[in-house]
Amino acid sequence: MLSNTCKYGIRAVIYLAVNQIEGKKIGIKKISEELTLPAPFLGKILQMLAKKKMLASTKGPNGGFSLAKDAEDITLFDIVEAIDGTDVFEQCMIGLKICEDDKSKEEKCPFHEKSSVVRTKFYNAFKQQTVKDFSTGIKNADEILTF
Amino acid sequence: MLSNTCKYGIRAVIYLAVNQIEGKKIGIKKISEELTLPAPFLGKILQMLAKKKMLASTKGPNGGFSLAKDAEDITLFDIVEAIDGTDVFEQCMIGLKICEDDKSKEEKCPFHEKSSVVRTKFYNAFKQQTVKDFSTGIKNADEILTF
DNA sequence: AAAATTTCGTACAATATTGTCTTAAATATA
DNA sequence: TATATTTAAGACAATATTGTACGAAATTTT
Ligand code: FES
Ligand code: FES
Repeated sequence: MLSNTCKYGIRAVIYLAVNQIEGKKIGIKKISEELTLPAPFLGKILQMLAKKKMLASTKGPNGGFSLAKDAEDITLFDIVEAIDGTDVFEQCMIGLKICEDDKSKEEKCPFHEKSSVVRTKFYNAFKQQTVKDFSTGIKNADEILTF
Repeated sequence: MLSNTCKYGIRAVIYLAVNQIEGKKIGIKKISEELTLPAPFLGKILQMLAKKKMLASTKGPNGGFSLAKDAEDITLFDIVEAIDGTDVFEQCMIGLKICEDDKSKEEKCPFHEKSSVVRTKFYNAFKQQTVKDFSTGIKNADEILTF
């Protein structure tokens, strides 16, 4: 479904939203320990997101990462788009030829209608769910975010 | 979403259903040429499906593969299960900790309800769609199955 | 029975994904 | 200014996925 890289990114961004303190940054080491995932790899992922202006980073002591915008303005879709791209929302789920909704019905496969309904719901779920939904909804973040 | 291996498998099984002739087999070479995918790799995939009794195979001249049961008794789910396994239908879409529906609501994440609705629809779509639906619904199989 | 065809099974190879390491750059503190 | 800390960047390494090659086994045709 989503790559591990992307899942790590999602967990990290949620972690930042849940634990953010106005004006402070959180370091890679801290995040990677809490989420029990490899620090250097996490670094790369967060760098990606920083480049896309979803996160802000500062170097040096007390440096680290923080959300670059309001948690309510970051959706799951945004994170997936930044890391895995949008293929998962667009491509044919079963790998058949062109799977586009704007084709005449004759050209579509028998699975097409059901398939596109599911894919739309999938897309909407990711587009609607903001990071803020997690930070307000999660009490025991550790239980949910860690492994 | 699904592995390439699995998508190849789905296309091949649909191809077999569309082109099957009572009592005849279709060879790997023929299938791989029509679907423009690597013959040796396709062989492996079809062997997997043969082992799971979804396909029947015979060696020698005029040998090849055929469906081992009625097309209406093979669902997309069955093919995915045989090749990729059922993780895609069961695991948390965003990689959070245990994502099981039978937990008390307090333990679930804020995305859980939406997520499991989508996943159920995804599951149902694959579980309901049979290979026969494709063989009856596809007129121009080449256009849809090939690249 | 011999030869030809085609799957089966395993081992091998290429590529993509995932993960690690090292050095440089930036920032804070002493 | 010097030192410690921490991200940035890119090279490197391990693993998983995808793809190939080849000999063996089975079946048909000659
Ligand atoms: S071509 Fe993708 S579902 Fe029809
Ligand atoms: S834990 Fe998977 S959606 Fe809630």
